[in-house]
Amino acid sequence: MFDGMRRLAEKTEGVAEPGELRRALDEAGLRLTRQRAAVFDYLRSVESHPSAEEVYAAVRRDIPHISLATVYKALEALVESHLAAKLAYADGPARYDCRCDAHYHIRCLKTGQVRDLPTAFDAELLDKLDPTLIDSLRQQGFQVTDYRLELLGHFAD
Amino acid sequence: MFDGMRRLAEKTEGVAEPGELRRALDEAGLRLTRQRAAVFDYLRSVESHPSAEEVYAAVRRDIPHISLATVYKALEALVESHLAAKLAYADGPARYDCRCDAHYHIRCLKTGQVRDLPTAFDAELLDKLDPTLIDSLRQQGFQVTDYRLELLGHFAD
DNA sequence: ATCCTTGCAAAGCATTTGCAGTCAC
DNA sequence: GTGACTGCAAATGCTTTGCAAGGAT
Repeated sequence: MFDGMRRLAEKTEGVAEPGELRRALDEAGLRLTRQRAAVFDYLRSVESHPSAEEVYAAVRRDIPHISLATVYKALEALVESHLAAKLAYADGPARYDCRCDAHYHIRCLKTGQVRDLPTAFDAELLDKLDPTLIDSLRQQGFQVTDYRLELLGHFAD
Repeated sequence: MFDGMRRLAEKTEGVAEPGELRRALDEAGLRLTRQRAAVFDYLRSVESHPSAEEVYAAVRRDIPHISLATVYKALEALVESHLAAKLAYADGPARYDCRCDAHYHIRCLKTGQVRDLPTAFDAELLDKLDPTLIDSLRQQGFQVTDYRLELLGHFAD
């Protein structure tokens, strides 16, 4: 185990509070705008991990003249403020996840759909794989700070 | 545990043999060409996980007039033949990995570099996380067939 | 008042496609 | 000989950028 990962595991909050948005943007030296708030609110409200296009389509209901470029910039601002994460896959557009605590994903190989797993993040999982792993990597000059686990499969027909 | 993953775990060969290329392409209904062989040979020879551009640059030393489009098509043929895997990340181009057995990766957050982990693939790891996980997902209509684990961190300065 | 952000259009990068000529089987 | 593959150039999809007008502090 190691401190960075323990800190990740101890975070209790998943989706950030609304007031959190202002604080987080501030901390990153960014301004709170109507567009960013709308993008954040939408991302916070959905279970799925939408693409920029999907966010654009949804946010347009509130701000009809918002541009796709602004949505991209807003998503980037959220990532920079550590309120969201960008998930990339081999095919199709990137997807955005606004849960900022450590957690796992399942991904459907047929549809590309990504969902969160309710399973609690296990900071000891790498030790269960091999108790000497983290130390031996450190000795080889690689400092492990985090890990990602993703389950692949498909939804039943 | 489940059959698909057990099969993955039992595969002993990592990097495929040269003769393997013909068989694998054949099985996928694809032809063996000089271009595909060169791409495969290069991918097999390197520890890193190169992008299509990098493969192109390298293979051009053997086949100076090969086109980038052909490299993309060759890489796709290898993926289709299960001789390589395509790895995508939030930034930059996709990377290709020709180890076809299940294994783990480490990724440097500073440089984007990706390497294989020597640690053996553990088909029971998900059970160690939560013994009821795979069953409970199945009951919810999601069939797990595989998982990906990636260690994040950075190389010491 | 200052500097950041928006929205538009244009550019950029990674990747794919259409097609005529060539090669593998 | 037949159908698949190559190489070229053009197209596509996703994302970023430049810039003038508008908005946040």
